[in-house]
Amino acid sequence: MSKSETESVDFVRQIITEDIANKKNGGAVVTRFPPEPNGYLHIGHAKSICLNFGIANDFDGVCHLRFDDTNPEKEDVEYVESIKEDVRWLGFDWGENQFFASDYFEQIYLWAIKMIEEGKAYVCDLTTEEVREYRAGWNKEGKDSPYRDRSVEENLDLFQRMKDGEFKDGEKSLRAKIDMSSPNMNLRDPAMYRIRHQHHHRTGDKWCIYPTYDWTHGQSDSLEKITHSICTLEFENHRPLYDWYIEALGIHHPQQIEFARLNLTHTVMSKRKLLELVQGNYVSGWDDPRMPTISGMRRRGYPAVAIREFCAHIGVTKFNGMTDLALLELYVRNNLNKTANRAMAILDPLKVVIENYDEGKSEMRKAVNNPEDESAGIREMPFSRELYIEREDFMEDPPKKFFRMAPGREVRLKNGFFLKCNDVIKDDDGKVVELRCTYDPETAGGKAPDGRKPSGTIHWVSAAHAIDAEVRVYNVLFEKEKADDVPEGVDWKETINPESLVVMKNAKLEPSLADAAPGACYQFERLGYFCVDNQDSSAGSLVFNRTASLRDNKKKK
RNA sequence: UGAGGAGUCGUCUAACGGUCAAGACACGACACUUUGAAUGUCGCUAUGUCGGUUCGAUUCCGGCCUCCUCAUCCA
Repeated sequence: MSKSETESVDFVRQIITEDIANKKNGGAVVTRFPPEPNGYLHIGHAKSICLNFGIANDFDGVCHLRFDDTNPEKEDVEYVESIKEDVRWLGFDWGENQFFASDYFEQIYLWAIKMIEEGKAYVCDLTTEEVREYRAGWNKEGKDSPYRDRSVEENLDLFQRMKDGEFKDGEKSLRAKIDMSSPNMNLRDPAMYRIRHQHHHRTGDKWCIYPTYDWTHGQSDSLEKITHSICTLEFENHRPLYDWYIEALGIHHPQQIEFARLNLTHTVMSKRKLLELVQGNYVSGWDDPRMPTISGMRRRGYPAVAIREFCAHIGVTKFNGMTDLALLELYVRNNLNKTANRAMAILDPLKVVIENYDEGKSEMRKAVNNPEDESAGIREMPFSRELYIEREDFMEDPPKKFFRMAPGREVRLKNGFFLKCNDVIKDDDGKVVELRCTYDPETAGGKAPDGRKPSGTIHWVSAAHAIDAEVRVYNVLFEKEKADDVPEGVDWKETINPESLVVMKNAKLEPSLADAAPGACYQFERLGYFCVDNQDSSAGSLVFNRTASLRDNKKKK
């Protein structure tokens, strides 16, 4: 990957540039992407991944992948595997630098003992509720725990017994002795260890005490010789604690830098909410193409490079904003426009019979695979007496700016001939079921010898040669830009767009699509970009997902 | 009510004391077009607010306003 091509650089890179100039850390740059394996990665993580790995790349440093697995309750290997797959798919390589916070449990435990010995930590018997009370409110000073002044010997003994499993969950905790009257709540004797008789996905049953995030993260950074520990804004208030632990231990001191997390319109981004969508079956899973997850976007057909470009262009600041989904779609379309081969597909078929075309006859028409890429070559597609066109492309009583088919009108069949509609056949309910048309064999090149212009150009598929497919048309998950901005008492999930998924079961595709491979992307002409679903599609029964619609400049009537 | 952050076009960013505050997206208009796509041209109401420092402030300082985060033995 090349260096950043924009002239202006974000504030994080500015800080790092200065640090290098000042020979801080000997000029080295080591970053890390530290997900907790308790869910699937989403586009917000992609921003962090691109930032951390991107910085390592820009400054000839390295970026570690570290699993922040300090809370066995919610964590699982399933998530570890999905995270690795997603980071790799996004195009980043951590090489040998894969770590787990749980790799450091022993060292962190030893450091805890050191803290006790130096009188900087104590075992506390207060319950969660009591701790909350002792901490008091924002404008009040907290009260010292009655256990705060236990002797080093007693603390050492108690901590050992905590580790040995003598106590029940929540019965005791190890706390840092800092300042119960600090205006920063994080400094009011924060917990370092809690008792959890829980099986850990990596350390098994070795431990029944687990270090907290605050007591683990900075130390892990330090052990890995991280130079810049980049995290999101909500950890700003934790930085004093991060620094306090590192200073208390007297170890390598990485610099924590906070940036604003990504918010996208028309979707939700919190792990809790995404989990709710999955568990409540509002979506088919973490990789549902409507999900803002990396796996969902991959399944939807978003190219990894488009996501990277998006992340590179949204910038990195401390301003908490809301980025328009349209910007992500822009990069998706731009990439696909250049790379996706064109194909003809009819989502909602309407039969057309060409009365002056011989029954049983057929011919092959040439079609350009990608007008943006000559090397993509051309293909042939069959043309015959009976075709399917898009039901939307016909109107019995069209408004002025309708550039498509209507009674008495002539349109151009893309890569085919001019076609004129003479008759409309309806069923008993008055629904149009068939169009009787004639074609002009003189217009084979798409142009009429007499120079007349058709009212528009539409796509089509030969009925006899078409292959069937299911096409899943995806729309925004939430119609509102601020997805979870719901009125009092309304469940945010109630505002899910009922048309976020529209399944077209009778789609008709041109025959060349028969052997489309899972994941392959096409532009269905005039409709949008579609990819073969990577889960439910098979050779016999194809399933396509709509990745994105084409930009639509149709006048809103 | 405490602490820590943040406020620039509709949106996301740029300008780091010095020309008309720039770009992208979105939106709109026109041109072109065998995709109402793509492409091209044009347009598009912004520095939260009040003071101060300065020859000069988006930029530095102070007050105010608004928004975000924090009182988990979550991360």
